[in-house]
Amino acid sequence: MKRNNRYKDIHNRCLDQIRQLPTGAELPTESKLSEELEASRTTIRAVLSHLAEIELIDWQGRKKTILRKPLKRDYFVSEETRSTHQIVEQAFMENILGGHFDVGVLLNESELARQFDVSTSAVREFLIRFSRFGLIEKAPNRGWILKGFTQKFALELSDVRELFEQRSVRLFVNLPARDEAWQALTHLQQEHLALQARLQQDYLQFSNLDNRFHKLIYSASDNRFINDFYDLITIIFHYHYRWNKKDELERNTAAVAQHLDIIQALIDKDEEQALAACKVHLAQARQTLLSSIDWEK
Amino acid sequence: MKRNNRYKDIHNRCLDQIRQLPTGAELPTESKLSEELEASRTTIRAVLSHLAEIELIDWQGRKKTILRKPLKRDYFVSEETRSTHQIVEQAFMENILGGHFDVGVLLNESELARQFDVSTSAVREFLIRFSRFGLIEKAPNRGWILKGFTQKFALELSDVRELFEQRSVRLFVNLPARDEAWQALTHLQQEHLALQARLQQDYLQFSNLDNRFHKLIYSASDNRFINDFYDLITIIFHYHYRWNKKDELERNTAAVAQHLDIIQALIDKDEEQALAACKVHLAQARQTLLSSIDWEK
DNA sequence: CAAATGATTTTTGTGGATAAAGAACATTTT
DNA sequence: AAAATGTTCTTTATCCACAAAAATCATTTG
Repeated sequence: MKRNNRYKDIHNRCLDQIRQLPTGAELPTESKLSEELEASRTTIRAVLSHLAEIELIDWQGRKKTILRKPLKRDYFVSEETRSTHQIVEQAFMENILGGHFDVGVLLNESELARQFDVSTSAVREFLIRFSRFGLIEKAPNRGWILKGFTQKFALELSDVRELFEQRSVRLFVNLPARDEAWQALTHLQQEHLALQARLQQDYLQFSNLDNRFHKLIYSASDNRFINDFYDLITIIFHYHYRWNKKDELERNTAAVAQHLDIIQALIDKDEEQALAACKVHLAQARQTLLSSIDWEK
Repeated sequence: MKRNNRYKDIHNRCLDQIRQLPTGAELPTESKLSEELEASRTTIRAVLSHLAEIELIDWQGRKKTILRKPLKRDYFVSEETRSTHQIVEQAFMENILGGHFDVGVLLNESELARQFDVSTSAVREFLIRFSRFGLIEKAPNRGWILKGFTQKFALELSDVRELFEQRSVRLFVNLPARDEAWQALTHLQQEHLALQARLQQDYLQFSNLDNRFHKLIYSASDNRFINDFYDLITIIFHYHYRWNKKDELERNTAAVAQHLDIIQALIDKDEEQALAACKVHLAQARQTLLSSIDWEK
């Protein structure tokens, strides 16, 4: 049956909102809450119902009065707020990128379902979704062939990435001056400079910045296929680098500098220079990815 | 429950094999049949069982003697050999590309399941698979938003196609002389010339040739993402042109000539010329796709 | 005794059931 | 009467059941 992870997630987010308000204050209308928390009124009402039950609020018709501050134990643990889909994704990615499966092996749904303790449908749907990343392939009536996170995969990924990113950079330079991307870019430049100053301590924050930077560049292409491809890169890097923390500080230091080069060239509207800087950065990224694979196997 | 479409398909294919043999001849071993027809021995045995039952063969242990020629009525109708997945795909594509849905509408699984007379799981799995084509997008807990086969979609598709195809052409020129792609290319050149001569009559055969031509070009990239993208193009064109037969002869005449230009340039190893010819061809393809959309709405 | 057949076990493809979540309709309140 | 709440109906997410198909194990045969 369906899990009530959504309810639990909204519940937690509702508690966050309540914490912002003083005791005795009133909560907005159901429709307002529904809009703010991005859930249906049905779910909101379920949450309010529960909040009244644990006597965190008093709920009489349209009067919802906060009785006390939310406590740590009023929250659901984050594990329970995730959908099965997310659970399977994480379990699978950790296995595949962690190298727990042999390349070329035939994965079967029932085995994975047992391993992850979910139904076969959940695994099946995940695998269908995941197959677009090119790491597995369906063998009808037999299962899924694991093509593996190999050197070839990394090369193919990098090739397309370079193609897309170069194109995006070229389009970015020619964006009209009033495009809001320029504002976003100067803002990112500030953030890069700020991070550069305190990189020794906060180098782990780079991955978030990195993601936003590339997403902005890609957005210049305004192309769903190109943007979707960046989602793939994001997920690969997200999970992959959980097992490859080697040289992270050095890598990030170099990357920040490279990003800044690209940003400066873009602001100068120097297409030649921007492409060159982009090339340098991507060559580095490719190298990092490749070496991390060799390091793994 | 699971349909036995596979059994029926293998059954038909088995009859095709038997037709090649004289009455009284013996069929190969189960394992041989299994290998030849690409099915498990279980399915082969089910087929043999049935063939014995309708007294088309005599089956005693490892002796399988053909008793008579297969008749038309021994075959299962092709409709029954298709999986639900294929049924849903066709039904859905005809609806979406035929413009039976409004752009921006929220598609719901249960409605589609009723409409196509299959289970919600079948629809759901299809939609997940299909979402990678960028025509629909999931709204969690709500359904699927139809982004539609719009002009923007056609432009985004064409842009990426040009990026990939240009790259493939560039790589093709530099393929080593001993690469078997060269042989395939000269063979395709012959086929193009042959078709050109009889295009007035056989212009419908072009689509198959077109597909093989581009697939060969793409193969030079040897990149799963690029090849996957061509699969998307193929499916879009396959279904889309079932509703746009306008000017097909003229279009195909032009395309054959353009293909021949590209092929010649490739054989001459003239990268410049090949890219130029490719550009012309793609510009034409883009135009055709765009005009067909305007024509539709 | 290796290869083929026979029998059994496991897995996939598909439909269906059900709680959670959303949407739509009905009623109340300001 | 517009907006909010209360109620009911529909759809989604998830699990499970079961026949078809594959995989595996056991037995026979040349």
